[in-house]
Amino acid sequence: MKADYSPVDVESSAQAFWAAQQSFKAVEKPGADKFYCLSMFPYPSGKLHMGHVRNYTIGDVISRYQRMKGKNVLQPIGFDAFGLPAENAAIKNKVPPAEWTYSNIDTMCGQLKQLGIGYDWDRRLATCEPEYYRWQQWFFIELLKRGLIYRRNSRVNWDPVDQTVLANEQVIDGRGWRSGAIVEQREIPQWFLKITAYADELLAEVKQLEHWPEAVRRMQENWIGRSEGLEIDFTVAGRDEKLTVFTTRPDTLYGVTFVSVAAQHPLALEAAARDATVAAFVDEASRGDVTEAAMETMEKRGVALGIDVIHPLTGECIPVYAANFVLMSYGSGAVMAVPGHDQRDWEFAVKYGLPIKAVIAAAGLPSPPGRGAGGEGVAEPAIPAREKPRLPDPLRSLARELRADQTDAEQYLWSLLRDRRFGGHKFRRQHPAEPYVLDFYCHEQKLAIELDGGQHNEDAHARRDAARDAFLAAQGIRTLRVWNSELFSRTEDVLGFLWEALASSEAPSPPAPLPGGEGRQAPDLSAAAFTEKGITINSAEFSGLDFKAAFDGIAAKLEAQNAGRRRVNYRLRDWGVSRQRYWGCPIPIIYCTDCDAVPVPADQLPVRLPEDLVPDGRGNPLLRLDSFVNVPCPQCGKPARRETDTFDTFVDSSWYYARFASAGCQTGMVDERAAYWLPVDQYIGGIEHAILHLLYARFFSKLMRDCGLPAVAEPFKRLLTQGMVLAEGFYRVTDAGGRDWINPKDVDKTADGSHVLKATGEAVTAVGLGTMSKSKNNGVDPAAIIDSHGADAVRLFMMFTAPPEQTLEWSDAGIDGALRFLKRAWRLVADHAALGATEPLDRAALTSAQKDIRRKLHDQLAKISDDFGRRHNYNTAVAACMELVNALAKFEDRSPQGRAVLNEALSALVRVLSPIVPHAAHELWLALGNATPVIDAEWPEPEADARVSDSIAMVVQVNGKLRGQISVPAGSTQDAIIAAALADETVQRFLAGAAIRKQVVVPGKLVNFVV
RNA sequence: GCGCCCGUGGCGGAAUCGGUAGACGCCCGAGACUUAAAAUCUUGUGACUUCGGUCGUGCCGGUUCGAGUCCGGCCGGGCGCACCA
Repeated sequence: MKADYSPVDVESSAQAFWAAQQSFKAVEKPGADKFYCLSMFPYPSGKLHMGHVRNYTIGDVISRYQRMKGKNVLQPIGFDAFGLPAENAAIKNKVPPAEWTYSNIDTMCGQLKQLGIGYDWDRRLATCEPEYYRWQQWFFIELLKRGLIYRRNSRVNWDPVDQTVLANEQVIDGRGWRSGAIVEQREIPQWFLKITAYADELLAEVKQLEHWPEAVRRMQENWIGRSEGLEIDFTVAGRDEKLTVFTTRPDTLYGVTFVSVAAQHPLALEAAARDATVAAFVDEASRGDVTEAAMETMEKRGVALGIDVIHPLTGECIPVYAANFVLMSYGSGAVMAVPGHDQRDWEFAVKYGLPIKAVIAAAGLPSPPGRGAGGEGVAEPAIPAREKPRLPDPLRSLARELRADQTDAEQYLWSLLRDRRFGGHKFRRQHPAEPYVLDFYCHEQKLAIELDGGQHNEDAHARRDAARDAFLAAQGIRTLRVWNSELFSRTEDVLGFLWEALASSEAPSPPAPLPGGEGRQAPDLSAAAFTEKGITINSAEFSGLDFKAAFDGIAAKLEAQNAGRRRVNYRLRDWGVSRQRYWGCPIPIIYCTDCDAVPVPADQLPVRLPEDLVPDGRGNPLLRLDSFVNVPCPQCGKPARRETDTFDTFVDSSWYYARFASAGCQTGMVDERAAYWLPVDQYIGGIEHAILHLLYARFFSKLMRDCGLPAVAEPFKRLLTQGMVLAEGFYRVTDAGGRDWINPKDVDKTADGSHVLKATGEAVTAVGLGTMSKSKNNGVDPAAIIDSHGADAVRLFMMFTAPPEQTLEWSDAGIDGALRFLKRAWRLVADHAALGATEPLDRAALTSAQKDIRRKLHDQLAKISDDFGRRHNYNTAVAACMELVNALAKFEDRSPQGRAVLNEALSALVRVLSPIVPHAAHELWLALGNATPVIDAEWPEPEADARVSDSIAMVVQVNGKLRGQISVPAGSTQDAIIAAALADETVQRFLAGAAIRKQVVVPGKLVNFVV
């Protein structure tokens, strides 16, 4: 081997070796422990950028590690090859998208090979290949047969100048990206997949995915957004027609003062036909882009339709408004407006002078306590009124103080309990073992007091509270609930109640019914809506109920009247898969005037996409290609038209993981090999796919299972969400008003902080940090750094610079350090190998310096193995390798056993580095005298005996501040540790003249003296 | 606007279960080698300091013997919001 590290030679020879040996060809071996490692496939945008390098290096590191752990590994690669950027490139360069795409794929494959990623290249695929998409077309027809696909109208962005449908990305501030025209919304027929039919299963199973990041699971749950509510019918006044609304707050039904419908709602359209004001509003609402984000951020506006509906319980006449914030696609496109208890409705009512009614009061007792009707259903809080409020003396004065200062009940009660030692007991705010915040907790009495304002309706709170309550129950802790407001309104009752509860260790007295709604204080609605759940008031026979009782009561009554029904609603909408684009997988449908939409017969698949068209930005060129469009109807043979819409590219990427496992299968979408490889054991990809792609892929897996294909319910067992690689973005405005994105390498920063084009000095606009993407042209191409530093240094630097899940602002500062480390390690092995073979290690004959270096080695191996196997924190694994190299470089013992120890260490070092820097490790491993390649070597495991040490370093604190460090023999008793701590000079200085109130000993860590 | 995540030296980051804040690396300073430079090696490097210490993890508060870590509230940044992939 060469004495100095030369990445170019090392990398090309290792890559040649792997190619010649077919080292990464995956073969199904029944019975062998398989490991399917998949990084999200890239869009072939041209060249790799640093985000790709990060993604594919992580996948390769995991794959190579698992192989060393004895797994039969599959690591494939492919390309998500259909999509908009190819059409944009075609518009710009007048080159067919196919040609551009295939050439990009070639470039990127070359770069991936240069990086030394261990793919089974025989399984490579691209979604734009007919061999791939024919099965997608086949599957569409299967789903159509099973009733899981339907067609309906839905809205798209329409550019009236270019006469074309725009993607959301192509709409900038409500205008078309090329034409600058104000975008309109159009309704066109589109195909939909019934993902809502799987909403429950998708929701239930996402909770079970224990190896997925918590954040992703939460985002998916929120996205599916299951809510239980009521569908309520309002009769349109003077007609035999109903307006149906969905609400999750039927307890506020008596507070409805108007009803809002979407601008596209039939009632709004009907009113628009006769009223110019309404027509103008509907027209205006149909401009701008269709995204939810745009809807939510715009000014909330509306218009009265001149239509009334009848309240199903009160019989009142209620006006109907069209409002621009109501979504036609959620629920029924209509909502009952309760301005008293919904903030958006409140703002709307204030703006348009509509009445605001209070029908919910804060929970807690009315003041003064009354004896109203309808007490049932209110289970808590329940503090019995005291017959004769006879409090012990100190409590009576406390009660007076408490009532006098009605500012912050919680603060007040806390100072009461803490400082005055209420009832002689010590209170704290947390359980010592668990971090749940309890308002007040007394450990001796196992009694928790929860001070409640009646809120906590949000999911996160409710979840946390439920977990806390379960914990308290398991610990046998009594929980008393006290309403905030009661602390002031019934001070004596509350204090007496707490007093008695503390005095006895019995459960508190059974709840007494609370009085009803009459006399209850209505909330102040002058500044904002009261949105908490509370107790109903002004709601006829439903007054005085809590949320659940009011919900149940009102639901039962409406159901009896046939004016409402319980319904589970989802935020999740069915998945529209039609795209009015050329560069996508054709939807295999033929439209016949007699037979309607007819699926293309199986023997005519695939419907091939012509690959020589060049889109010009004015609609789908397929529309103008008669040879594609004009076909006979497969059923009746009459002239018919072929569907020119193509699939959403999310469809392409929803099943590619299964196709990899059945690569090249000619007889079906997947074959039995999928049953061997699936599920994917480790999936790696950007956090930006946390919701849509992952949800759609999970959905497809279930669809495939239900169609009897070899598939699994959940396709991805473990998920690693890689953080984005960010770079600054710059653009200049083109003559047409569009944006021309400039690569950061072509931009200079001027002295005043503005940015200019390097070549011309022309000013450019900076948009700040964002992910590296083709559309923003801010990708950093790794090619130059690979040339100057080598692939291994790039891989090492990528893994070292940050943990995989963290967002990373790209900078190559530090890449020199990666190369420097490789050179050091190389020299260490080269010097060692030059001295020839070593003796076997004799563990019994080692000097203490030799034992020390072995302890260091095996400690670091334990850390590195944990980082690889469990944490996926390769940055700290690399740091441990660096520390090891630093220690080995200082180890100058060249005695036979010294060299044996060094040999053991270098052998382990090369192996643990090999997943990250496979080329250098390949050659170093051979230099250490091994016959088989390092990719097939065994992962080195730490040796427990080598890690045993006879002394332990501990720190000594006084009042939590570091004051000294001691070394004690392993296995010392607490007393011996404390004695050693007290002997420390600095510690003595800080303890001088003070009595030690408490001493805390954390074994193996520290001693803390509290004075 | 809503949902999810993240804020630690000049920089990237470490501190894994509430227990020594700043591991490892970059940059920078000093020294060795060299005619010189590069490379390499050694060494220093949070701030302040009366050299005893004090302060310090976006901000404000809380819990704890002890908080970067847990809780509440702000501020800032990123991702997603259904036609970018």
